[in-house]
Amino acid sequence: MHDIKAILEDPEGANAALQRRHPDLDFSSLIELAERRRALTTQYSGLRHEQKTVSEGFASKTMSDEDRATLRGQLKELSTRVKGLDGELKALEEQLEHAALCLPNLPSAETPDGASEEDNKVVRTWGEKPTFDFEPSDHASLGEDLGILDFEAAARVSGARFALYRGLGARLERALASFMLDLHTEAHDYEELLPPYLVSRDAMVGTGQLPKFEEDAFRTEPDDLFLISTAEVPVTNIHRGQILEAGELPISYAAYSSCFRREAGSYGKDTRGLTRLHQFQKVELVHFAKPEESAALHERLTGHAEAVLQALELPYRVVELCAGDLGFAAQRCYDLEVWLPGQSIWREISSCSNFGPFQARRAGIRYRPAPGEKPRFVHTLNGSGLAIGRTVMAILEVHQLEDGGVRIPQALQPYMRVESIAAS
RNA sequence: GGAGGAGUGGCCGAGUGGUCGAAGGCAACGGUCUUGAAAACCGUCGGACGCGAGUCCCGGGGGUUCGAAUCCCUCCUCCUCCGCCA
Repeated sequence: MHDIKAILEDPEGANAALQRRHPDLDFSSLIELAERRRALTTQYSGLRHEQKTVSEGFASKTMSDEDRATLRGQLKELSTRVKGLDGELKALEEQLEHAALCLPNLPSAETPDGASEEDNKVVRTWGEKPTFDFEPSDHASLGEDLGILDFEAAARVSGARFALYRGLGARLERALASFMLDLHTEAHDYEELLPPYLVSRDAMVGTGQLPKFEEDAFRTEPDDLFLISTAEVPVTNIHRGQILEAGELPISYAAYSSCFRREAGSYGKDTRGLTRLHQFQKVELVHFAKPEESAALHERLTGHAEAVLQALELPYRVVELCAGDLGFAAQRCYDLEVWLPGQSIWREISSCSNFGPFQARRAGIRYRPAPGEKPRFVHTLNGSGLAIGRTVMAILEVHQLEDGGVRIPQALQPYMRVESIAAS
């Protein structure tokens, strides 16, 4: 959510920033609502004051029954007016809040201009694209041939866009989760969490999935709970409504979870293999930071995700998203794209975002800079460290062998307890 | 799911219709004293909105009333007992 006060102070600047993301958006209706609210609030507060003052007289003074009746009549009328105004004010506030919750975050000054994916900037590349003496296969064929991925069975059970892992495939997912969590908790100093996968509507609003993107989420009936699309949702909401101590920041959590996405509107897109599923597993990294440290932390966070790819010997590039391609809540974002030789494409495997105070304002997460000082909103950041299904894809495609087997990278061998997945 | 009890400021806890944003204690912060510290004493000490007078917030929402932390309804959370269950 936005700082309405700041927008009222500099509407042109705010509009310009918003339009870097999308030329059709602006704050004009928000500003109008905010100004009407200000006027109404002033009126309401004056009227309430009058009501309180007169009411005090009614309570304490001794007076004749006649005077009392008159005063009561007066108060009754005041009360009616207060209630009327209160109703108006509440309706207006609801409108204002809804409008505010539906506007995306402003891109940070560092975020490059651009309208779409085409305009993203490649920041750096790591590793060499592998070369093969044979025609490399894609992960779906490799996985099915090795008997470790079974999409047919998954479709029988759940329909399209689900995967069933078998044998060493199932172990590979588990090994990757353990490897990533160990790396982040031991080398990068994260606290490991295992969050709930079902969350309240309020939690979804807090991180920005709602109210605008309800059709993207799986929702349970009749309890109105939502299946998480990422562990970011439960983990960020851990501190909702709290005022944290400056000394405890930054707080860093690493959480493994399944992630559930309806993928509405992506019919016919990425239908093969593990690329785009209704359920996948991910290790997510989440930070709560002071505003002045968030930019540097964003770089470190990205490095933590990169460390996983490097340890797994997977070539990748870091792409900075342009303003037009940013996610709803992000002000700045690096995507990590892994090279998939079986498909000859770069594929997003991690997205590392700085949300600034956007989510914190929605979820009411603040910190006190020093004892006695006013609370300020924290900055929240998160990044995938990594998406596990897509990591499986990359391992299969990058480390495939001529005979159809797959080499397990050194760092993962203690977890897999085999050096390769052999072709049968 | 059924029956009962409870939700007040960072924490504990008073307050059961009017002057209560809320006693008291603890913690915290500033100061006096001290070589320093402790103790003692003095002061400050929730958040939001408004230029300000002032207004709003006592788990959330709604209602009764001239007036609600206090009464009613509803939802949520926690505790106890029963049921069910990994």
